[in-house]
Amino acid sequence: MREFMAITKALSDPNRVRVLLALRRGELCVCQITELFGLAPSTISKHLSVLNRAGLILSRKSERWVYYRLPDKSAPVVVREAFDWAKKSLGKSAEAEADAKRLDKILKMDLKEICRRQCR
Amino acid sequence: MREFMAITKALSDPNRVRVLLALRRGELCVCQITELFGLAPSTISKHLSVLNRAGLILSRKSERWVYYRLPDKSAPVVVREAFDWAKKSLGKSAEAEADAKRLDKILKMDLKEICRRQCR
DNA sequence: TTGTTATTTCGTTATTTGGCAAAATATAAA
DNA sequence: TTTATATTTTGCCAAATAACGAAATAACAA
Repeated sequence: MREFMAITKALSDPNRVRVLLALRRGELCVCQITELFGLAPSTISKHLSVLNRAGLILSRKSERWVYYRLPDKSAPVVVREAFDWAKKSLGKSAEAEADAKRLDKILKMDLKEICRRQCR
Repeated sequence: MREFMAITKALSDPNRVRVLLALRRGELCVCQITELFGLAPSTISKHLSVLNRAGLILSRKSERWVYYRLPDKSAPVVVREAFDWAKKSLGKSAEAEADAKRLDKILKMDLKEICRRQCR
């Protein structure tokens, strides 16, 4: 019950759901996600920690960036099925499509360039 | 997106999830659900309206009682899959089993008897 | 070392939410 | 009709939450 509730609470915020859908494209660092959503880095960090505690995303530290990604097939069934549900329900939603377009542009930008803009 | 978020928000409270699991047994009236959870009738009513607005439960009025039930196969896919996920994840959880036991007893009681106890 | 930069944590504020009791509504019984 | 009863709505309070900016932390660069 506890694990399930951690997942439903994580999914109960639209920005967190958008993060999950964006990560289908592949891992992203915090500043890329921050750029995508236009929220404060601290706000994004908090959302990521909620998703992480629920087991919905994993993190990896490389150089001075932290990358978040979706878990693989070895994730618990309850997590995998939450994804299947969310992807099937929202994969082609207007919000997901719009985010995907903006993400396209972000992925073409230089990582350092993105971060510099935020850390002024 | 709006429909999906209404569902995840509805599922983000453990008492509302417990209501859904309890309704697998069949339709229940508000006072039976109130008895099962030991919360104020107004609180239960609020939870039921959240679930109802999300499309996760349906209601029927008969005599002076309002009965709530799970939707049938004709429900939207997003709703049906939310159920499949929740049932598979929690159907045999300790909480669901405990509720089921208490529900057994409640179903053997007289409906009027249950309501009278609450409306004193 | 010292400074730079990416991320997280902390403190604050505004909003939302879950709970209750009391009032309002709706239906059945007398 | 009047009274009783089942449910919902309203008003209130306390706790949780989403957002921000500032401070702290961690890692690299000079």
